[in-house]
Amino acid sequence: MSTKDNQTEEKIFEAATTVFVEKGLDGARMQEIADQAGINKALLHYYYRTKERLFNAVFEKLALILFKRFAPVLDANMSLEDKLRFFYREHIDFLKKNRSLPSFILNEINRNPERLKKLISGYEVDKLWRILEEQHKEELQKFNITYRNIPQLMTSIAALSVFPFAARGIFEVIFEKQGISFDDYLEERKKFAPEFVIKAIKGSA
Amino acid sequence: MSTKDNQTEEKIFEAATTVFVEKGLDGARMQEIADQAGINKALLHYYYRTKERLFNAVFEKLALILFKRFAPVLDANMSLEDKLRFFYREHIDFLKKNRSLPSFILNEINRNPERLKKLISGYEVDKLWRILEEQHKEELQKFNITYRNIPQLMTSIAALSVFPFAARGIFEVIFEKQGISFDDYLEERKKFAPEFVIKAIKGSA
DNA sequence: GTCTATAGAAGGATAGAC
DNA sequence: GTCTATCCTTCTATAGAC
Repeated sequence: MSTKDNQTEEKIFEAATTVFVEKGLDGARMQEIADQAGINKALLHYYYRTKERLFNAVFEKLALILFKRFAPVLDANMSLEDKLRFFYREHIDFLKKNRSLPSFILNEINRNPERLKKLISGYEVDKLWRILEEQHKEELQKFNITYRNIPQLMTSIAALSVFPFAARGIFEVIFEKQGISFDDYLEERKKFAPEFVIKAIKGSA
Repeated sequence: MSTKDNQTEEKIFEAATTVFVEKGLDGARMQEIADQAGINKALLHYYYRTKERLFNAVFEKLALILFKRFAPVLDANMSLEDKLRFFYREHIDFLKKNRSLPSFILNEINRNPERLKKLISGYEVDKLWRILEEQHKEELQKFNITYRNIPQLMTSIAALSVFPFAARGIFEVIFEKQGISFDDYLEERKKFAPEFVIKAIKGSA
């Protein structure tokens, strides 16, 4: 492939990312992607053949970026509490820069769960479970977190950072009516969320 | 209006609800709605003129149902703790029967926040804030919940019940891989979520 | 590799008969 | 009120020149 190929293909991919994230698969138009990329509609098909293929490329890239953001913090050499503080700081920072990403990914998966199945077919999904369990066995035991309700804990942790973005449209409108800035809310959330979880866990002791 | 009018209009509305919730505004087809209602495409336009109007009718009805489910519990004459237990039990039960509702509402609002603005223009959104604040002043003070971080608390409470449904596609797939039943998870959540919040709040004391 | 032009299908909306 | 038939626009996709 020549350099020029890559440049065009990348321009298309970036434009497609923008439009798909904003409008969704069904709402996106190939014409709009072409305009955004500054090229012709026919070129989209030259590089990606169909809308579906172009979408899949974008979706898979973004979904992996989003999911992989959950993992690394779990491997770090920290106490459970510090991991939580670190996680929310990093994760909310990342999502602040990609505000529409959660809503896009969640929605497209809900609409077609097969996409996710294909994506994670090679992965060991329970890796996060087991890392949490193995690295923090004593802490979790102390707090009466059993293996059985690790799913409850994990989904709660995720909920506290992802939900504000998934429900961004609602929160922004309601906050605005109250004179609250969504960005200030997010900044505070980096501190509030980990302390909330830590207190909830410690309260189990 | 004759009885027959209402019957047809209602059949259309119900079919539209099913299809719009499942496919979204952009993904829904008037033909599919007509088929689902067992009538002709032209009749849709006879009753609702355009796809947009039909969608608006469905969206507004469902959004109000969803939002109003948050309010009544706040008025009840209970301690904050019992309200939380009551809320999660009722709310998760309701969402279990309407699993795709959160994803649908959140997504359509994110895609077009004007819908929400129109919907709540007559409402005092901060009513929930103030009820919480006034009815539980002492409890909240005791737990160091200031007026400033009531938004943090409210959004966290909502996140714990709504997020599992907003991310249902992901959770169902991952749980299945782990041999966990999503329905069992939801049943447990009715207990886990309120205790989680209560412990988090009490830990602030 | 990139463009213009256009095919071909689908979908929203309407006209008009009953 | 309900149906059939059809219009018209929009959209994906391709053909073919450069």
